[in-house]
Amino acid sequence: MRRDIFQAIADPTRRAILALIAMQAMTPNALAQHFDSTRQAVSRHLRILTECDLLKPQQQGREIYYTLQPEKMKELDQWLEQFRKIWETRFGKLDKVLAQMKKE
Amino acid sequence: MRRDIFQAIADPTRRAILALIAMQAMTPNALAQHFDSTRQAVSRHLRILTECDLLKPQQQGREIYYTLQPEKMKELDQWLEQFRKIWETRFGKLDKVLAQMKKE
DNA sequence: AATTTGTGCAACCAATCGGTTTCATTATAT
DNA sequence: ATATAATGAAACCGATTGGTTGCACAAATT
Repeated sequence: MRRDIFQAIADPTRRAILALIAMQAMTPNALAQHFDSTRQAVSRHLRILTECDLLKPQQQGREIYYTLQPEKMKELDQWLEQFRKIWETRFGKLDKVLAQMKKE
Repeated sequence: MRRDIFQAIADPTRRAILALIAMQAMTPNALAQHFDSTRQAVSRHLRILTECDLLKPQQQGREIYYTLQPEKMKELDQWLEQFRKIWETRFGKLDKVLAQMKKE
């Protein structure tokens, strides 16, 4: 199954899950309480997020704490890079862009 | 119809379209030549990207040039902000984060 | 040992997605 | 005026999505 970050964050529930876990590692049960859907549905989202390495499960007794893998988020940031120059140029921050180009 | 940037960039073809248009405004026909699928399929992607304001069509005679709306891309960058602090902290760039927090 | 709790997985289902083919419309060229 | 070119829109289709229910299993509690 092809899983990539872009597809992973396309779903609003998954983005909410990421935001919650970003603040604190959480178990599926604890997470599910924040949403209207069933625990199983949340669990499935967790599987998808884990499959593309945005989350990492950490077993602790019979509970599983899901933690964020920030490095993976960075990939999104890197993809954005190609557009960042454009919007900074158009917003008059040309100097900033030129400084960056000099560095490279 | 629920159209948001996250859903828009979930599709790899649409990301490719964005990357191409980021470099130069293009017409549907010109774009379609870069892909295997039909012009109509590309046209549909353009509609989706336009509906969520990532692109803006500019009629010019019987051709339509699609241009990037970088401000919209910025929204993605803003969403990433909540995670940026985390990954910078974990990558040992704590000083940078603290400086940012001081500014706010 | 028996029960409860936390979890994942599979089967099913309606809705959506991305593609195709066909058709309508408007602008340019002959 | 007629033909061609550039484009969008609709109808259809198979694949995928996100949700549900039901079940299985291991860890904790009684």
